[in-house]
Amino acid sequence: METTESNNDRQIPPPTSPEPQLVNVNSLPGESISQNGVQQILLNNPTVATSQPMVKSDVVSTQAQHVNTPNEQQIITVSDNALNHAGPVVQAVKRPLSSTGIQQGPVISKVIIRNTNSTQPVPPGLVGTSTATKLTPTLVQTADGKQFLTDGNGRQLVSATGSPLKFVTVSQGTTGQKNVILTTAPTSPIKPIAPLSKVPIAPISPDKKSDTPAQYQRVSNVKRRKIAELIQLNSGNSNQGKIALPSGIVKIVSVPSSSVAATGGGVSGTSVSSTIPVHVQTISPSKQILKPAASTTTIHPIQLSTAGGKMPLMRIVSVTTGTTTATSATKMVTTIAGAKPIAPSLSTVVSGTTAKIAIAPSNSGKITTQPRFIMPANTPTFKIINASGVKPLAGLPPGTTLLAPQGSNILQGLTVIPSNYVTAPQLVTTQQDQMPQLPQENDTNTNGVKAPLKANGVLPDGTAGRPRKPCNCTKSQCLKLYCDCFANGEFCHECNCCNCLNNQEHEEDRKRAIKSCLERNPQAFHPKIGKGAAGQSQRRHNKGCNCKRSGCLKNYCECYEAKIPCSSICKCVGCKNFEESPDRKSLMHLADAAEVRHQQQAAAKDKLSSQIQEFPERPPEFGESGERLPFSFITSEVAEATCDCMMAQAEEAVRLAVSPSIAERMVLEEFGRCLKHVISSASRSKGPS
DNA sequence: GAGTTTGAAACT
DNA sequence: CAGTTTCAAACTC
Repeated sequence: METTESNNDRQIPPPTSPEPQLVNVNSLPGESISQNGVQQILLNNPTVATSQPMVKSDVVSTQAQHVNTPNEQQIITVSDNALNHAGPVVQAVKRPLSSTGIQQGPVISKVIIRNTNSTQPVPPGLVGTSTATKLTPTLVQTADGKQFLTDGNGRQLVSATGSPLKFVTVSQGTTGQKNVILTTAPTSPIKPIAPLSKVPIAPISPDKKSDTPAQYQRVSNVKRRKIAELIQLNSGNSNQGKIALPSGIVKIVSVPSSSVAATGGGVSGTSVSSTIPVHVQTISPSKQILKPAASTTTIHPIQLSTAGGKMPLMRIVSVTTGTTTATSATKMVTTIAGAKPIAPSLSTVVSGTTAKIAIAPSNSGKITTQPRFIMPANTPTFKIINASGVKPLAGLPPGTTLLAPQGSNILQGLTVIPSNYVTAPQLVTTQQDQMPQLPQENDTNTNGVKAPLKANGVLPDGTAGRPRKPCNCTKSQCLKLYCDCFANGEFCHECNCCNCLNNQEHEEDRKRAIKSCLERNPQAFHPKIGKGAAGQSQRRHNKGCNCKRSGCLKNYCECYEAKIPCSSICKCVGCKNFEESPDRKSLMHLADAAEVRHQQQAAAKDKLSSQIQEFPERPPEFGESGERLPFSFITSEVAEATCDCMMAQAEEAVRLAVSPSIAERMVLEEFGRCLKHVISSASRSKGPS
């Protein structure tokens, strides 16, 4: 998309002061994992005084992720600014992997940073508990200043190789305030369980259940043993290989002064002074758009198209910018009517000076990647604007993390991603960002310049309507009435046009073009189809057509296209588009039939897609009481071992030259035995750890 | 998908 | 206002 590219190309000037540059959230959905295997989450809280107990924003609970590829390490890096400003930093929990790819050593499922210098207790509810929690690594500082990581019970943690966990220092800000970076291991793509092919099994009569000779059954005993070993290895008993589900993260970001940290590409930050309270909430794909009951808040759903397609969806809620005080922002976060309640431990974050950003997991059992603060890079239909709506903060490059100037109330901690990661429904701008209303039938607006209200296909309420056909303009720059988008008072949006200027980035050109059109024809932007003369209920083309060759029975004719008969205003030649015309009747009949067909197909498609959405992506691996369900033991390794057993039986059948039906039975019975093995081994492994 | 036809819009 | 050119959509192959 042209406009996106131009946004992405735009460079942000370097910062004017040596403000602390923060590590940014640099991973795009579905990309970071494959690129560097590390997902980073920014946690910056330099404003907390040393002696103060930590507030919620100082604490991040995270969960180690299952790492299932060889050579991949899990690294948890915590820079604990709040411990003291000297900044002890705990780094690295490196856990080598076994040859099976299953983790050895403890599963770090929670990290708690505590201010051990403080005499005040850590406020309750700082860290959300998780059923997957097996260990609570805690940074402990002794009286002589040494720090080490404990398991929460006073025992020092060491790496799997026995070496103590290392401490590293972290860069410090210029004002004695420090950035805190929390880096968690990626949410590794969970290997899907290899689906077991459905094997049609012929019914076996009770008396013939096991007519395969016993010696055949023992053929694969050795191989089957491997299944049990795999299940034991992968069971909850050893706590290894457990896939920790990510939880929501709550944070407040504040920095001493305005700065924007950008991701790679050498793009530097710039000063940002803006006021945009934003509520970010993860939603599940099939959820309806939430509408606040009595609020001017606009809620915009965003769908992130990712490689894996499993990224939790984020909803960004922007608020009418006229009420962007800290108080209203707080209210905004807490009063979204109908929004899913946020878990208590992850509830609204309040910090004296910053915007309120809350994030809640849509369904902790289903999220497979870490919730992120994400918003699209500027698009023609969505911009980051300041409170007055006057100065758009355009051109933030993808990967930019927005940070707040101290004392301001600002959108922050959101990562800008390329708009091509955001699929329909698109976002719309807030009210101040929208252009004036198009002239209506009796519009007496005299400012002379009318402009579009919305983007092509986006309804005024921000929801996505049926999009207009994308235009294909090549020479008009979409600033002439040839362009349907422009003629209808819309911005081009996902069109195929070249050199398009019909967007917010070319406001001036657009205004000039609109003015020029209105000079030629003051009615230029009035609807072409209006009501008929008094007493007539039918619609009518306001200008009439001028068709010469089409008989007004093709879509070249504007009257016919609008499904209305030509009128006395028309200057057409050889018109057949009148009420009684048999040609028109037959064509309209065909058109109606086609329309019905189209609607039926669309309805069927909608139904199918909604059914697909309702289908669970992946059943939960754990039961309600936290026990591991049997099927979760069927890992790819187990499936492979099962196949080995079946193959061995097949080979044995060939060696013995049995009939095909016996051979088939031998293999299928082997499968049954393997399955029993899985179930029994799993049940033995499900005991408390 | 390329080429043609068509009529509205833009221009002279 | 009429004639011509430009343009993008509709249409055909």
